[in-house]
Amino acid sequence: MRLPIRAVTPESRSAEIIGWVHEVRDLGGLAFLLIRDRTGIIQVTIPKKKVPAEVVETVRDVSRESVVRVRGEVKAIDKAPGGREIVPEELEIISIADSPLPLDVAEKVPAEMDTRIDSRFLDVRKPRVRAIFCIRSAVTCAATAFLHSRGYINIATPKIVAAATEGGTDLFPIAYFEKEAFMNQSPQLYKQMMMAAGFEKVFELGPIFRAEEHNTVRHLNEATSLDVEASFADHNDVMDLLEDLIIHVYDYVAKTCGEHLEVLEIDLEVPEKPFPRIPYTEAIEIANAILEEKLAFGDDLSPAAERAIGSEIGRHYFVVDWPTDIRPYYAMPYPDRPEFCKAFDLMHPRMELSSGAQRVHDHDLLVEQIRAKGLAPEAFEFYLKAFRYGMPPHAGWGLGIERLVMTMLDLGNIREAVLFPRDRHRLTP
RNA sequence: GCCCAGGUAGUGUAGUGGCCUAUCAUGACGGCCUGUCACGCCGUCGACACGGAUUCGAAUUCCGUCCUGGGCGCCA
Repeated sequence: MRLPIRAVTPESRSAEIIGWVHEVRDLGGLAFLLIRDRTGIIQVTIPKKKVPAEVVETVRDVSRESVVRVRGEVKAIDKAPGGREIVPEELEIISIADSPLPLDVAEKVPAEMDTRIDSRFLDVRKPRVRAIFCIRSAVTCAATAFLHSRGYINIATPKIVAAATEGGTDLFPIAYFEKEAFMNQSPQLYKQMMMAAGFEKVFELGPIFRAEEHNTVRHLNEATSLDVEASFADHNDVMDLLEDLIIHVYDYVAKTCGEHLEVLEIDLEVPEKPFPRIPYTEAIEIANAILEEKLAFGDDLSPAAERAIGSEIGRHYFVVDWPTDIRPYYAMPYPDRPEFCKAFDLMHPRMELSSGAQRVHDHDLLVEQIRAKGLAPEAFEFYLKAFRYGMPPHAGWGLGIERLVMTMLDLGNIREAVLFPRDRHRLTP
């Protein structure tokens, strides 16, 4: 019976384990193998005169990162890592690894991001890298459980869509039989239509595709978005929800991912409520007080401005009350001052994490705003139709999962937070 | 799309016209080694992205191509 390596303790008498050969140290009459599985690393000690001859033969043949099965006696030894080691009676190579390896899993020599992604399956064998993805799993798990607990239902919307009708970002065109189609940039229109369906509270965790030719450590062409939409809610309600969700996720990771955080040497601080809500006009002033290059009203926050404000605030915060002109047509203008709208961005001091708004639920106003953006309402008919038969007021947001993980774990590159990143140049693996 | 930087053994690097049949580390292979834990020691192997130009001489300068990293723009 195979035991997880962690389950082998100094009290164990014997054990059988299967794992990867992390390192081989052959001292002559004595050899050490470090065997790794996803639960940890154990030392296998081979006194060559005391173990079967076949075992000694196999130690000669085995290469680093091969998969091996070891069965033997467990000895409690203080000088062994974890206070125990296995002296093998059987050693079997289950799958030999070619040599040399494309990168060093034992991390004696670093590898560049590009080299790592080329051999991502090997890269992920590093405990540090695995820890990131275990935490990412905890993040999405905690976020969806949280939304379920608040009465949200999980929906799935199409990733292949008919036309580039939302304007703005570039979409990836694809061939859809005899029709032109695109990869969806966001579930925005569909989750709003589900408000007309009467679901009231929905969320979706799924991929979004953006054909922007940027080349930065914080952009991906395929990303994962957590999207939420709620009826009978305004922008403040969904900001409260987002704030609670972020705190819940941090708290869950802090409580359940201790060992992974330890591997990453991160002392995770759970953010506290409430996150400051800074009006756009104030945010501009804060940035202008610090930056050489001044921002004007109506400018989007540049990366430099985001960092400047971030260093000033020093924690998660919202930028609220944006100029209507620089937000999408579906953002609800304030009735008493329509040049501003009920839109917001959730910011981490390093970058934007989420953006959202109370939406326009009035059909005619929506048509007017679509026109004001220079777009054709006819192209939105499938969407506008949902606003003609009883559309409740609603609000929502979209949150970038990779950015959430990246900022939580202080990763230098967003590619660290995706198994197989899609960026300007990379399509494989 | 614009701008900057870069491409040297499997991996990570040194090397700014001759001292380079190219440094160091890691690795692989062979040898010695019974308590390693980045094991140690000895030996061996393995690389200048591609094409052209300048030059007596190019990893090094120039041009082009391909590829990569990053910043900005853009990111409804």
